[in-house]
Amino acid sequence: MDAKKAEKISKALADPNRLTILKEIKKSRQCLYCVDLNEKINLAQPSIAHHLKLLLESELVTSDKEGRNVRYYLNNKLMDEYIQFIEGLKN
Amino acid sequence: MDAKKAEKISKALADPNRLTILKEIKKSRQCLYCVDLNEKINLAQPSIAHHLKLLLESELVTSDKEGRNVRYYLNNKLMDEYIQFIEGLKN
DNA sequence: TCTATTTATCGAAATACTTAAATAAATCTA
DNA sequence: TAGATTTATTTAAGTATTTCGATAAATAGA
Repeated sequence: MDAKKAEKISKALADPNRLTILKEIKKSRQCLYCVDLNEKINLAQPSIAHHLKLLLESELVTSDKEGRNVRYYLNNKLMDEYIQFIEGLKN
Repeated sequence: MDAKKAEKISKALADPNRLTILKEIKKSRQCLYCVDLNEKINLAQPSIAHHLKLLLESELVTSDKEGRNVRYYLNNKLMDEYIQFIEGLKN
């Protein structure tokens, strides 16, 4: 992973609501509908949609559509690559 | 590590110049003087001082003073803790 | 088709971050 | 001590991010 990508991922991780969203996706066992987040997170729906968009753009999260719902998944592989990047920063 | 701390570290990592500073500290074999960064990074001195301050506040970097110079070190232990946090986000 | 539900987008306000000029503070050296 | 060097702080401008109301788009179900 190059620095530009790591920067984007770091930016995606640099917000308390997005960290909460990631935790909720994990709690939901691999997937989650967007509408469920409205109950869990104290933000208006467009704000949640915005955060999900950033997470998708960072590729930390993937999604697929099921009718009018969207399911979200964690991208474990990318997280591992990010971890390798951080490892590479260490002495 | 709690989410608040991980958020702060992510924020510190979410900037190209700060990633470059971390890489330069690593390259310098465990320490680096601030003045060396002025040659490496295309930013004014107050901007570099600002970025170093954020890195210090995140605790990703530590420092000690040697006369009028400041030496910078990577905090490998904290990076490991951050890595553990990211691991914890995965399924 | 009509209505309700779910998600996305637009626009605007508030807040936060990045940058650098000016300058201050600390300390080294002549 | 005086001047030079290194780092920190203040202030302000420019840019980016976060948030939400309004509204649009997509689709499920009656």
